[in-house]
Amino acid sequence: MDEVLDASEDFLTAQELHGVLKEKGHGVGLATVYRTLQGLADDGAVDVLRMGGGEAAYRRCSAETHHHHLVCRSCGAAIEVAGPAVERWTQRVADEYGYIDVAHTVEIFGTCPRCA
Amino acid sequence: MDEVLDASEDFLTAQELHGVLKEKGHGVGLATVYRTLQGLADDGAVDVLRMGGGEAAYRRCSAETHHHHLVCRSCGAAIEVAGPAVERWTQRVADEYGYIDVAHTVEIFGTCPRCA
DNA sequence: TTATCTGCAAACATTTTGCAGCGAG
DNA sequence: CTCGCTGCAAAATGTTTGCAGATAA
Repeated sequence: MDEVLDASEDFLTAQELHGVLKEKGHGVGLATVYRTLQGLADDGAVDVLRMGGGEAAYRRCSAETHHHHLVCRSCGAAIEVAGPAVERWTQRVADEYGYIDVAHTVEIFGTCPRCA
Repeated sequence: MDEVLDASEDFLTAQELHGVLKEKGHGVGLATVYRTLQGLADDGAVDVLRMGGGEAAYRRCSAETHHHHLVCRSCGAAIEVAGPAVERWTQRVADEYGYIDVAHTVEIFGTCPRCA
């Protein structure tokens, strides 16, 4: 299953991944896809993106460091972007209000040049 | 139902809101809660926050302008924060890669002083 | 009456879990 | 044999929808 994830530049939902695998002949079960993805996500091996309908999309990321994504809302293509300024800003805001153990989610959605 | 939303400083899920209303004696149906919240969200009258499990939390926000939230992951209390720098940063990143029609999600999660 | 709103229950979609079987070590 | 991984099917979760009755104009 990993090969498909590696080969894709885009975010894939569990169900899309399952569909791709079935097309390729693999008799893979949906449960296994979910289980594997959950494991990979726990290990930080893939990035998780929660879409509107409560479904999750996964993508194997090249960068090992913390980063965010510029995602095409039409085709799902994702560019990894680093934002040091944003990291500092979130930390500063949290400090200001005494919040600790801070995490943040930052995603940028748009329409990519090819889909425009 | 609006009164409960107005009175709450925290993000509430549809189910939490439904529970509060039932406790108060209102025989409100869960479906009505969802329908009302969806309407309010469409009108931009409430801010929507998508939590981990694919569930959505809602909050009536005072600020009319675009803003983000510093949310306590323990009690749900939310502080509205403006981040002009982040807005500029997202736009700049999107421009750089030719993405158009750009939107973004920025949420900061942490543990608030009272819950720490 | 006509249109809107409500509650209930059923439908839906996504994800998780229980369980039995299979294969590697 | 034992352990872990797999698939299937059932359950759990959160949300949406169809429908009939109540309410208001």
